[in-house]
Amino acid sequence: MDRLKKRAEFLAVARGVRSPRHAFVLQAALAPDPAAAPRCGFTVTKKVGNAVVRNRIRRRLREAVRLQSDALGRAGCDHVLIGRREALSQPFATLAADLVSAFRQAHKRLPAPPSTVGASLRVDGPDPAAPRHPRGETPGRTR
RNA sequence: CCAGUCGGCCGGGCGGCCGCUCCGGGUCUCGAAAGAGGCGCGGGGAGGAAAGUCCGGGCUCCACGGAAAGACGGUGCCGGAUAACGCCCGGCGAGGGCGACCUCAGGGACAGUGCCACAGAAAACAGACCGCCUCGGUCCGGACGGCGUUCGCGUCGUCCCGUCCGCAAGGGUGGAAGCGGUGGCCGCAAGGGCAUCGGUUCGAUCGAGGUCAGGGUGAAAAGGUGGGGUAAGAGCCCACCGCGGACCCGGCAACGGGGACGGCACGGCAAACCCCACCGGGAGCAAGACCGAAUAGGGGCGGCGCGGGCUCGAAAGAGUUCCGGUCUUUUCCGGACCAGUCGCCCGGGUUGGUUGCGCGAGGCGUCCAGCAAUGGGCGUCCCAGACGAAUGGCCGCCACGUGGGGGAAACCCCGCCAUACAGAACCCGGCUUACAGGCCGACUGGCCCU
RNA sequence: UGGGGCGUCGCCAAGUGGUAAGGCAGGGGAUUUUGAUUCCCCCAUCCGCAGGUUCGAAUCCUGCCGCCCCAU
Repeated sequence: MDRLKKRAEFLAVARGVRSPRHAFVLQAALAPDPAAAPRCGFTVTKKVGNAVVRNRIRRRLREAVRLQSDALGRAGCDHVLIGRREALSQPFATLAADLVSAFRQAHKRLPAPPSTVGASLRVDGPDPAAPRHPRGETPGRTR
């Protein structure tokens, strides 16, 4: 699963659906390109702990996503995992199970993407599609 | 053995499966090439503090004719060492500890300014005040009335006067005790008591002088203690201690030792301003350099073309500079240019990419110089380079710690979600701070044994 | 990466070398039939922490800790 890296992408996903668990909060939203591979980003804020703690949490989450990617992927979806303190102490198996359930829940809540792209995106504009407009329009705006 | 001081070091090990990143070479695909991507192989991949960002340097850009002064900031015993430092090493001084050892921003207070609350007579230099001592002056009442009387006077009240305290209102006070002479009174006498004069001692007060011994205070008060001495006292004199100190000796120096002599004069604070000496140009790898698509817009050159009006002309078109804008500093005159399109070139800039960016004041070993910090020689090694940011996830065994159980012991079994502080971001030298547990060395004090 | 500021009672805060104002809150009391108002009294000595200078430190110096802000 590819990584999200741009701040604008994170902001876009933050407007989507949320699915909280003990060790993390999952955010998900439709990507501008419905056929694109699923992508995922990680956020661990400074409140959680020092650099060592934050690194460890991100690495555990990343490893869990890697191992479960078959069960989690869905084309045209962007995800952000916000790490919490429990991600450090929770058993890895539990963490992985939570991850799967969170992804399923989030995907269920998202509108069906492909084929109907144009219509559905335009219709519920304010919801998950709206934040992606800026990105989608950036080429037109800046270039 | 117990207690302690100092210095140095480690900060888990081995292995399996699945991943991440960098490098090398292999192979496959795409491509004319440059190159891009895929697959598998081999190798590298966090720290002693990577942290805090408190100092110092390298490196890069900017500024500057070379510097220096001023301002500002920093440092501050002496010497050494270093690229440099506020770090480090050695020494000195002061303080603490029985000791090993530890702590100290530790130059200048006769360049100047300032501060020293409260208390205290006084807070910085020399006195004032209280007190002590010597000398000198003054020490006194008057009028009226009441009462008592030994008829000398005593006492009380009012007024006046003197004097002291007090801003004033007002208050206090009008010497005491001996000695001698004279006068008069009482008494038979011894004697008593009164007035006055002289003089003595004490006291009060004023003035002049001596003095700093003393003055409950305070962090700090005139060198301390003892003796002599004096009117009272005082380094006034003496002894010891303390202080200053020409000069001599040792030391590169800080400083140390001795010390004629001075006779105590010189309080503390500069982490108060300040003075003196020395150091510092500014910014920081988001420094800086290079590449640079599409789109929009800018500038330059060249080609073609020229908005409205007017004149000529049948028209095509030609002419005119009348009208618009820009420039020529402004106004007038004059002049030049512009309007649209095509091509080429240039620079700026958004997003992005590459670089800086890993051979270094480098690590390890060894030898030499030096007490040491450190320096030098030789050999050997190449050892992280990410950028929403790699070094991870899940296990097994072992080591160590700790708790429980078994055992005579060696040891065995089980448990601890036991194993700290903490993650490179241009690099290096320090400092500071955090840290489970452990190892090594040197030394000190005490007890015991030989 | 560079720069600046703050930390004093539960809250807001004054004090910048001489022993910590004030307000709100809280507690006790008085006034009142009761309540409100009003009045009186009480409430920090660990001034973020640790050292140092000084006779004396919230204040001056050094080192830490925490928080906030600014520039890029």
